Amino acid sequence: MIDLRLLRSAPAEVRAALARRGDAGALELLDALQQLDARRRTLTTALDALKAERNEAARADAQHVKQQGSLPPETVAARRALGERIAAAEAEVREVETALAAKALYVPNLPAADVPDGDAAANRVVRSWGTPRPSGPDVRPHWELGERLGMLDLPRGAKLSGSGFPVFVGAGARLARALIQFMLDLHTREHGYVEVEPPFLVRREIMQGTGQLPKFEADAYRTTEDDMFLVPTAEVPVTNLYRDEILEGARLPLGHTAYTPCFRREAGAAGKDTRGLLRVHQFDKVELVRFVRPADSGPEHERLTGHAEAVLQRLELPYRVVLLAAGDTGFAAAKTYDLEAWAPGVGAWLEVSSASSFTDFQARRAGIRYRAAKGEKPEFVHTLNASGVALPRTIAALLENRQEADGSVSIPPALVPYVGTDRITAPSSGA
RNA sequence: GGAGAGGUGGCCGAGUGGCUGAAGGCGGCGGUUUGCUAAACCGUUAUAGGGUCAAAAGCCCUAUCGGGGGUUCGAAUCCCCCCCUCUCCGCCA
Repeated sequence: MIDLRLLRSAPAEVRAALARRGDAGALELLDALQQLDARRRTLTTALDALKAERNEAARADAQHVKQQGSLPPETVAARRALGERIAAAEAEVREVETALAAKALYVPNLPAADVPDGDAAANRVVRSWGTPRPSGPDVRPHWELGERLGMLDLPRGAKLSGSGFPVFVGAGARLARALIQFMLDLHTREHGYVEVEPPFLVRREIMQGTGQLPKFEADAYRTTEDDMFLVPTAEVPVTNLYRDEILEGARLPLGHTAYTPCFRREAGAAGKDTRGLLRVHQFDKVELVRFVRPADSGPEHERLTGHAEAVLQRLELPYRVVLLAAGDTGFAAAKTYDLEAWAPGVGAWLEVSSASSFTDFQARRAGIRYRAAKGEKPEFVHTLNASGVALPRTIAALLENRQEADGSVSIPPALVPYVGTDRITAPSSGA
């Protein structure tokens, strides 16, 4: 959520930063916000003066009642008139505040200074790891490999729930479970994260806290009876864990990792890059979330990105790190690195992780603060998160990178203890 | 799902509709005393919005007793709706 005080004190800077997103609507919102904010302050000052008058009168009246037993009718009439003025002023203030709050929720975060200008074409590869395996006619896409090895059953998933709901079978299900376990172990044992298993359905205000709502409601699955949302990512429940709390400074930086299934309607994305496991409505993901002091969020973002990269390195998957341009950075983020694993079967870099710094944007919406030391004023924390990492595309990349001429797929050494085998071969008889 | 009880500051806990941001205690912080510790005593102890100010500090106003609405000259206290916790019943992995 935008800091209205910042908008008040440095409107030109805010405007310039938002302009870098190339979102004309956001700039119009700022105009409206500035007007509403000014109006709110004028009205509030007047209302507070009326209330002060009422409080003072109430004190005097109480004395009078104590001594005389009752108030003269003309005093009651005067007080009632004052009450009516207050009620009218309150209604006006409420109206302005409601409008202000509603609009403020639609203003995206300001891009960080070191984020490149432009749209997705201006995204910048900042580093690469590993040697990408060349594509070729013999290098098959993962949906073919998965089906042949009896790991993946897309038609039956479609039968159950529609396209985009894959069914993992046999070694496929085993591989998914192994990856989850492997990632959680890596992050808890080596990167210092505390594991969390959060609810998979959350309230509306929780989705608002991290920025999915109100703007992107169409992307979420919602239960009508209870107005709950299926989490699109563990970021949502985990970031909101400390909603409306004041954390002790000594606890920062604080890191949580969580496995959850993720549910995304992917409205409007039909038909594009959706084959196999490339874009699905339900998928597994291990997420990393960090709560840090504002001054540390730059280096913490680099660290966090490194934690996600470690997963790909252990899995021996060639990848590259892409710094997103301002126009391609998500609504709530100030700066984002995408981690893209190479998938030679489809001949593309697949986004398997997105590591973002949200500055105080989410903390402001969700009311997550910290106190640097006793007696200090509470301040908003900075929140960060990264996928660590998302499963389906990682599985796709693993299958495509590690396929061999005989049709089998080898398991990277780090994963062997979890999968229980170093090689997946076609089952002798199909289902 | 049904019936009942309850939600007050960091914690415990009081609060006949009026001068209650809120008694008292605990904890925390500062101080006096003390060789050190303990004890005792004194003081202090929230968050947010707004105003004043170049700014900060300070000062002033307003709001906050789970959340929202209402009644009233005046609400922590009365009424309505919602949320949460606990107990019993029902159902259930």
